[in-house]
Amino acid sequence: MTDQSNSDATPNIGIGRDHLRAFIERIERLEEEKTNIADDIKEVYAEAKGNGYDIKVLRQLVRVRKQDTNERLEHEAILDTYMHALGMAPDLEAGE
Amino acid sequence: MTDQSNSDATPNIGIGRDHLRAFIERIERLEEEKTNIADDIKEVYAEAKGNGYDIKVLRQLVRVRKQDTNERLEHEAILDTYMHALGMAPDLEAGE
Amino acid sequence: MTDQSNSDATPNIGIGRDHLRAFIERIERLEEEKTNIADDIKEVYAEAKGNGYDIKVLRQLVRVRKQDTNERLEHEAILDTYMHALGMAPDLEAGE
Amino acid sequence: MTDQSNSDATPNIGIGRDHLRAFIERIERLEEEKTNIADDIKEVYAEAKGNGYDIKVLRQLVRVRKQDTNERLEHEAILDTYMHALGMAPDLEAGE
DNA sequence: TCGCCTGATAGTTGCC
DNA sequence: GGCAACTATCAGGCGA
Repeated sequence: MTDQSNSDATPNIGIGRDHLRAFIERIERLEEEKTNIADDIKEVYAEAKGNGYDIKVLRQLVRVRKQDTNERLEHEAILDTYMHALGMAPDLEAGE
Repeated sequence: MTDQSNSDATPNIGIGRDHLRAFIERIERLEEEKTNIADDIKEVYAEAKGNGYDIKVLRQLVRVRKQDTNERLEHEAILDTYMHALGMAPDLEAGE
Repeated sequence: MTDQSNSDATPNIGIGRDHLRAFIERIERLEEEKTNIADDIKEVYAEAKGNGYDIKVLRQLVRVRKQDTNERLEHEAILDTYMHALGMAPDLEAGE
Repeated sequence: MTDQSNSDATPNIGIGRDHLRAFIERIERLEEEKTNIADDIKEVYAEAKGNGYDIKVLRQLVRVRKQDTNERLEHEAILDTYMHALGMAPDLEAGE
């Protein structure tokens, strides 16, 4: 099935209709999930607001915490790099 | 310190520490989920690319399909608005 | 041609004060124009309202007309992309 | 002026087709102008970037300056209000 | 008038 | 490294 003898450039014309469709539907499915979660987040913010919290401040808190996390990871990555460069095992387990 | 006698306006100082923290963690949990799904989407695109599809084309297809949906919704909204403007019940049921 | 001899790193300190100022003032001038036009638009809506038109409907009309235009452009873009994907010259001239 | 005797609710059905069209076209014309100016602004930013300025910083400068202006106007407005409340002529003369 | 909700804008990320 | 698409944030308009 789907023996696409594409000897030349043109990729997947006609043959792969269902194939293509499958990819698109997978993507659409995932995007819908993503949208749902985004809605959930909005709901949480709304609920927090209903409890007297300032949404703008909350957003900032979340942002800052994420930033901190990223920086921490960044630092660890740098450390890893150095240790690699020095020929030491980077973390506990052997990488690569 | 931080004797939480909030008999008056200032909302949620001290008391709501854990309360606040709970909200933030719920949000962070959801955002992580969202990120994971975004990554999944990227993987699907990558897989499609590996099967010879042009990512740009794929994105456009997905975008257009979504746009069509939105347009349909928009048209329904317009109909609603017109019926409002004409003083008819818009969406409850077909009156008249 | 940036003939400012910045022998070291720090770009445009001191020298470009007026230079910078000129850019900012150009931007501010344009932004003011933009604001004025936005106000004009509001006036037109207000006038239309005074003539018995429903502002919401008007906005929707304008929005839909713009969307139609965008969609047409998008379709052209898709066509271009497909032709690219098929290895044909997309926009050099109208073939067929 | 406005000789359309709309004794009942339905506003301007049929009569005002060209009338309506005129409003819409005025709006569209203005919106196009606005878009053009927005593009001009982008160009200025691009040019500034080409001269070695950091766009993000520029934006901040513009924003802060606008903020300052707004605050100044705000303060003047407050002053006006006070003078009104005190029964003094508030804005006849520009002075300070 | 207040709160929601949509549209505009700034920032980020990914592709070329 | 520049450019374009996408996302998140913010502000103004609308309705209750």
